Amino acid sequence: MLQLNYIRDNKEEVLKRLAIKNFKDAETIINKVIELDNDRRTTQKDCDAIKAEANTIAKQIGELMKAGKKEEAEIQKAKTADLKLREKNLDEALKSIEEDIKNLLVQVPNTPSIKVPAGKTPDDNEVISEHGAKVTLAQGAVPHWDLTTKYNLIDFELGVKLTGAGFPVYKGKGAKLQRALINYFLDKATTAGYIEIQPPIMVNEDSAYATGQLPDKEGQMYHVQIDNLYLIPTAEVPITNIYRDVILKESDLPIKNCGYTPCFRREAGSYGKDVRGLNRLHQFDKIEIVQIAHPDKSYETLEVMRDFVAGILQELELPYRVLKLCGGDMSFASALTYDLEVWSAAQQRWLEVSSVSNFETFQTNRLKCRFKGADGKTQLAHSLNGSALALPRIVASLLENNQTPEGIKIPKVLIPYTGFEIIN
RNA sequence: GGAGAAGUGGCAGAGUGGUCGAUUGCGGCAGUCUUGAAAACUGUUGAGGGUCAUACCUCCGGGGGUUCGAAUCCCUCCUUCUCCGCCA
Repeated sequence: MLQLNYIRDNKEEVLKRLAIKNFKDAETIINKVIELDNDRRTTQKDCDAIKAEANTIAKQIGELMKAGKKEEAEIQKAKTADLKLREKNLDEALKSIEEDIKNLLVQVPNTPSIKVPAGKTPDDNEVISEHGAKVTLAQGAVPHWDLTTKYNLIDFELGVKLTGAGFPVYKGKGAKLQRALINYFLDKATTAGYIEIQPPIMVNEDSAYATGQLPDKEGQMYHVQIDNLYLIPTAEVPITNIYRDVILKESDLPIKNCGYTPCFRREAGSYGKDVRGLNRLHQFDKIEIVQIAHPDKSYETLEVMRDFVAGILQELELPYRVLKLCGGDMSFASALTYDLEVWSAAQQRWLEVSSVSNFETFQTNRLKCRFKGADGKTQLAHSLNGSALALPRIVASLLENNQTPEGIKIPKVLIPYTGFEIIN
């Protein structure tokens, strides 16, 4: 959520930036918000004045009662009836205005950073760099959904029986590979200074709201209605919410957390090869990295996080590229996002395996995650996060790119974790 | 799940209807003293709205109510603790 004061002071700039995100109703909404905020201020002033008067009278009554002047107290009491009524009306008006403002504000996406290129579709994303040679596969190479069956690594049909489509069952070396990747990713992150967190994988409404899943993305989460809890779509939700309603010390920054969790997404998606096999699932595993950073350092931090993820892909010997997302392809809450994509040789396409974003104060404003600066002032921190990494597409590209007539070769760096060098 | 108790500022802990946004201690910060540090002493130390700045307003787990007036009384929800039951 954007900060109201920031919108007031920088209206033109905000509109200009929102245009880069192709946000249509920007001007109407922003104008309405400012208008409502003016209303709010005058209403609150009126309300405060009445409350001040009522407070004064109440104090007087107290003193009169103490002095034993009952009759005078009664006269004062009579004065308050009217005040109370006006106070109640203004209080209600104020609440309703505040709610209107909030309802509008949650519709407005984050303003993109000046570094974000204009554009509408993924085709407009900027390719920053490309690494590693695209593998040429031997004759007879197949996509991962055939490999997982051939080597009995993942049983998609069994998942359908147990739960439904999009809930695969990993078996044998397939299961071990999952566990190896999780441990490897967590080791990389903790070595890089991230503190490991094992959070709940269900969250309450407050948490889902604070990181922006609610109110508008409600349908994308699994909702346990009887207890009003949500299955997390990413570890970002519980981990970032650790810092909800927290005032940090400047010296606490940056906070670096990582965590492995299963992630749950209801999003139905389209059918066909885009969602086949591991490309899109309802339940998958992911290691997430989160940082709470000083506003002056957050963009520097974003680059470091991006390069950290790239380093993992490098170690896994996967060909990858780094994209800077254009305004149209960025998420609602992000100010700047880098995507990392891995080349899938058998599918002949790039697969998004990580998304690293700086949210600036967009999340922390809702979270009320602040820090006390050297000047003693409390201000919002910046939040960032990235996948490091999501397993399914990494598994897909590992299987596809490393397939040989003898079997699937495990990258060197993973062998200590898997305990085997080849899947055959 | 049943019975009882409790939730106050970074922490501990007073406050049971009137001048309480809240005594006090610890911690934090600043200063005095010291070559420096410790100790001691002095001052300072919650958040939000509002204002050029003051005033002023709101917040004592969350929400609602009683009252001229609520941290204090009532209702409700949440959480924690103790005991009982069940259980990985």
